[in-house]
Amino acid sequence: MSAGRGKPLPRAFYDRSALIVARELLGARLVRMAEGIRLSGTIIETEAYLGEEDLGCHAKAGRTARTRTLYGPPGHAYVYFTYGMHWLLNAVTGAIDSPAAVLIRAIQPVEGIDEMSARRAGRGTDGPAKVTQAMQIGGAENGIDLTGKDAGLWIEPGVPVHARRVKTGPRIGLDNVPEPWRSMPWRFLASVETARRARARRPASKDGGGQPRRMQ
DNA sequence: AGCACGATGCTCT
DNA sequence: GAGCATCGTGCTT
Repeated sequence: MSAGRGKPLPRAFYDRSALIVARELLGARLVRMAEGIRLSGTIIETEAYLGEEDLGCHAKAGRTARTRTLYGPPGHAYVYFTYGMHWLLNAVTGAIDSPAAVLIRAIQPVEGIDEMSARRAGRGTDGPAKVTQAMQIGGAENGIDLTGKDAGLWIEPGVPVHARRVKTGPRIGLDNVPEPWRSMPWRFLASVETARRARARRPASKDGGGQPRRMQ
């Protein structure tokens, strides 16, 4: 077991730029205790939202009832309601009064797969509202501390994702956000190593992989 | 595989 | 009143 495994990521992890945290959360383990059952998954997609200047970030509106947790200390959950039916989970980053966060967009289920699948009616966890639905995360979790286990929601260190498996691209769903914010490559994805690809790579396994690929 | 659309209610102007 | 950090369905390539 690698160092720090099983313990929540510390406050210092989140007390950095949302861009760094978004990149480093790839491969980390999102853990949720729901009705006594441990649910978890590897984070495979994130987006960074950088503060009041970032016109794609909710903080563009300044301090409001909704954005209050964004202005709070790093390492807390920012959970908000959108489209009249969906809850989205973020991790607050950076110092107090610096309203930045990282959106958790997708996980690969690891523990409690059947329970999560049941909550999702057998559909996937490849979307921010799919993650919260699978893990039973809602408005009650807004503002909770992710650096301890008391609230039943935290993030543990996982297996680091190598640079060649990280893709970046524009954030999703910002159709009415002005440039340059709309197109900033602040979305991060870890490509999943499938069994098929692992087999295909093994025989002459140099691979090398090259640079991180860019999405369109 | 991709696009169009409706659901549904909170938040900010 | 407009817009929304989305999702599932249904229909077209």
